[in-house]
Amino acid sequence: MPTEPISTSSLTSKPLASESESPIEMTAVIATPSFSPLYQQIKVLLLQSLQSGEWKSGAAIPSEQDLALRYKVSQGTVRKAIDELATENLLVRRQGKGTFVATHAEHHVQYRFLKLFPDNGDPNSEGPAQRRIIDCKRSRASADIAKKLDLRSAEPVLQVRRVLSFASKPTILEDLWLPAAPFKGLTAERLGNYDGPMYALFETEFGVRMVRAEEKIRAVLPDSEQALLLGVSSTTPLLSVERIAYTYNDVPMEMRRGLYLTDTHYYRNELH
Amino acid sequence: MPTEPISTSSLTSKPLASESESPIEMTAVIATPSFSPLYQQIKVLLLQSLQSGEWKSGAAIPSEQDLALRYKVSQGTVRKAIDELATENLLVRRQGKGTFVATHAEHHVQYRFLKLFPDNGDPNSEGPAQRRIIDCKRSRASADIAKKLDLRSAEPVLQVRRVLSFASKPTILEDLWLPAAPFKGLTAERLGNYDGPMYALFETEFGVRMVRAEEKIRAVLPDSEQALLLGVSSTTPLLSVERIAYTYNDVPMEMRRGLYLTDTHYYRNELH
DNA sequence: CAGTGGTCTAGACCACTGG
DNA sequence: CAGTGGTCTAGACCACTGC
Repeated sequence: MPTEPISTSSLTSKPLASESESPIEMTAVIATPSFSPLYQQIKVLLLQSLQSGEWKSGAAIPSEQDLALRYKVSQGTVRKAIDELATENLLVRRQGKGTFVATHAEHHVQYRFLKLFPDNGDPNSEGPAQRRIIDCKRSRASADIAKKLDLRSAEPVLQVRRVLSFASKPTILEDLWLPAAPFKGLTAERLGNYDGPMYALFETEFGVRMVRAEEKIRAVLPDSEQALLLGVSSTTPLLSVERIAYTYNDVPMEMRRGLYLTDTHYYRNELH
Repeated sequence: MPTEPISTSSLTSKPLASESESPIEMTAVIATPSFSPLYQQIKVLLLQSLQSGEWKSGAAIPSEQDLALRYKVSQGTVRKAIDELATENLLVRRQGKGTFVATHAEHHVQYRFLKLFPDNGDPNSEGPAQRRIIDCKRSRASADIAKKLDLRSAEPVLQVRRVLSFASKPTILEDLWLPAAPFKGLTAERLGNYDGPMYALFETEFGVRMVRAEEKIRAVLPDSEQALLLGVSSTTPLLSVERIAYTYNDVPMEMRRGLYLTDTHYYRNELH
């Protein structure tokens, strides 16, 4: 019984024909996938349940046994699907307790996507960052922003500017662009009042889970306004960190440009 | 038969007592591991074979069946050990062919650890980098270098300076520090004559495999000598990329400081 | 104690590679 | 074709959590 279509005993999802749909691979060009292992199909189904909101951020998903019964496969197959979602940080396994939907809240190392650390090793010595919202306004997407957010030009977007300080010293100036539709109702007040990572607010208030991001990093000089906000001169080199953050299915949901002051902090990266 | 010591049927490695040795975890403080799964112990044995040179760079290691027989465990257990080494990029699986020792040579995307890409998407459009060795000399480790390379102060080190150009434009200035002992015999000539990634030369000529690295990134201004070598003014902001590269067992084997020109290139990073 | 994820096994079969 | 890694199953037992 090699890779038979799954009779999805729930919801309305069409059974994935075994020799058809894409197994999400990056081999590109010519070669047809032509074969999708069962656990990959299960992975797609789990992804759908995550995306549809069937399972909330931070909540437990059904046990491996339950899922195995639901999809009519062995526990080992469900396990392999969950394993991959766990290494992608979409799910979190906790032995003895269950498997949970990953979240940007509660994440004791808050700011999961922020790679800036103080020179004196300990990220906690400075305490939490002080956040100051400079601006939050509606505008229309420039050609550049539209392209990066998969929008049409001039579509409405929300634009946020804020400064993060560590030990009372302004260190990061961020400009954000968000598609207006999913974030309807976001204001400077709600941003200012919320105590926690911005991505956690996005999850709980707007149901948008940031799952993955890409950053392009350059060395730049600030313009006079940026220099003022960071309290540095216009000749101080800064790290420009341009991030595009994605939800499920690689849908871009945020474009963010950060200017990092790196005299007492550094951007950390690990290579394998 | 829960996690019984392995009667290592080869070499001289002592059998790892089941309730003793560290499973290489980062939980730190207080908590004793107290339990090491079989596949983790297999992983350690595989690591030893890699480190000892029993399996050469780029060569195939024994089949999963063979390893299962050698260690007297099931194929699935060997599989899980290899899986982890593969995700850490120490091994490369190739269906139908075997499992191979990862190498910096042949890696069609040469420069595995270089995250700098041209703005116009395609990394191949510029062709291979032009390399120019500026200097290669023996010296003694400063306190800073010694600390980063786990050496004693003033221990002999090799120091290399080179410039990488893309499309004939100088783009990267690198300073390297290597512990002298493992790299005895390295000269500017050998570096200049070698056609391929430097880490590939380290593998084939000195048996040193770089397995992992950490980078600290900052925005800086070049001093006059650096500016000259890159052909820019002293007010051009540059990316400072300080890398420490490690072999097996987290032994540091290289400290490298790169200055990247980021007007037509960017440093790319992926977040999960 | 029951329920969860984690480990280990044994065996069958599939997909891919190369001679 | 034989040999390799890849998938899938079924079952047993272990480690951890919380009641």
